[in-house]
Amino acid sequence: MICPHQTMLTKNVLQNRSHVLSALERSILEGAIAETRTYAAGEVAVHQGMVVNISLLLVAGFMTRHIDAPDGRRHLVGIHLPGDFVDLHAYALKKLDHDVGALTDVTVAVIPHTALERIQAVHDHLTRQLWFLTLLDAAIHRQWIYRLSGLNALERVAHLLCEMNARLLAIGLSDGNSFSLPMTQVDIGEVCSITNVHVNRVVRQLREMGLCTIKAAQVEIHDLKGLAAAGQFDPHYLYLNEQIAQRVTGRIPETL
Amino acid sequence: MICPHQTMLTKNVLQNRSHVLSALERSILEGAIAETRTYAAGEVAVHQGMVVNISLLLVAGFMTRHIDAPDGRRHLVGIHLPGDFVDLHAYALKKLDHDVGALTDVTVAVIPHTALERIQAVHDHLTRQLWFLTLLDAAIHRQWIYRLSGLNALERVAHLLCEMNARLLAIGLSDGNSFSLPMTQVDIGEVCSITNVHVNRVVRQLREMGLCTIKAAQVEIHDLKGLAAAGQFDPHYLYLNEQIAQRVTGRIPETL
DNA sequence: CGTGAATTTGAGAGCCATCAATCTAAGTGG
DNA sequence: CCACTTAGATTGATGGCTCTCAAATTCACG
Repeated sequence: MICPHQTMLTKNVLQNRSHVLSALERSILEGAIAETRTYAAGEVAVHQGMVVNISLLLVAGFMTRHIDAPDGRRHLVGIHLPGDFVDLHAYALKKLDHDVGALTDVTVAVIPHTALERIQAVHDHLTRQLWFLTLLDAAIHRQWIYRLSGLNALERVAHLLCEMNARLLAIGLSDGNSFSLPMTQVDIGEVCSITNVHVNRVVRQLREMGLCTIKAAQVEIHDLKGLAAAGQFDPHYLYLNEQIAQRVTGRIPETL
Repeated sequence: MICPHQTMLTKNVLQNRSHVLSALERSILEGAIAETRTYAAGEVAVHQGMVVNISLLLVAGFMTRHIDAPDGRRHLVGIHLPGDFVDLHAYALKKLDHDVGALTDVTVAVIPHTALERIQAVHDHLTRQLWFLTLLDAAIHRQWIYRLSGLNALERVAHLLCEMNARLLAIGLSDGNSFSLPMTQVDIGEVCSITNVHVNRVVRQLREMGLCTIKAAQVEIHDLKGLAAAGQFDPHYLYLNEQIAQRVTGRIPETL
């Protein structure tokens, strides 16, 4: 039942969150995978408005959710990391209100909605965890609204970096202070709604403040507590387990 | 089984949406209602961070979801109208990342999570529709991100007014061109992330452009097509049925 | 008719956008 | 192996949208 090759595909789902999947549930989920696919950086995997009957689980790489404006500018409404169930919401929505694209080269696992229906019919708890995952995305959306609504350019970038650090730490892709972030300054601007020119000035400011440096898609946080304060970052909306939540605000020494 | 007094409580749920509830499903939902409550305008019904085991279905009045900033300013991340399942997401989240408050005096129906568990165990389709409702909120969140990210002050307010018109029309609280909107200019500013002073200037501009007038919490749209264009409003994210969707962009004469 | 909330109007300032140019790094092809 | 190409990063100058501060006015309501 459990294909060895697939065993690792779901390892990051709900990793280090206050909600967890049992080994059995994880294997059920893996059993629902029909195939894996790859997309090259820049490709659009799911187009807005198209009816779909599959959902994608991101295995490797970064993906975006974005809305294109009439003037051609792109606005990111979400970023997805390995372990994220990128468009699980398509299970109930059937057609999406936005595009899903590959930020880097990515590998995704394809899960047909028919398989999700079978899960839903039998596994109530697992279904509720899947539902939770879609609501976690919504919670992140709300924080992004707050980021745009309540923070200035410097604060927005600081907040984004803290969120990325937290989510990447949860899946083992950050050591708590440094991580690889495959986003250009244009990308960061499309998340924070500031021009790439101003992103550049803000990044320099963060560096001059001794908070962090970004060099060649590598983020080094020098003052985690200071960066979290600058971005007014409180990770409660990520529903992380307590230990991780404490670490990403610098409230606990990383050496603990 | 179906209490006559409760029969009307769910009438607006998924009203005029492309997803619908059968009469049976509606009665099942009504059977899950434990009680009704009222809150006065300004009261906070659900506090951020508190563990809850009930969800609220808004029957009458307007509610908000909001995040309070450290500086005391409030930022709305959602508005709810009669028929909205205000905090259904609490069923899977258990504690919310934001507050839920009463914008006006409101009446809500209380549905215990134990009742939702029973529904989930038996009624797959209804459960999927409930799941859909939470995803509809997320879709609206994304559009709010876009509103803040891609639109200027005038466009944001125009977009908000179009959304309110559309959602109110769907539940019979707008005739397509005029509706009651119990929001102050401060409230509108908290949604659109502009100061109440600037909201005022924008409202005047919209009036002078012949698009709409707002007087005593009553919105009169004079040029629906123009207002939708000004706000770059496309209602696809509301998942309305086709007829309603066409009407709220002025693409079909209201007299049809 | 008084009182506080909500709306309205004005003046000045600031954050960030826009426009433009330069620089760096990495990949490509001859 | 180097000229060429291109995406991304960087820096400067200017302007505009919106904020802030302040005051006046209207409105709702007891």
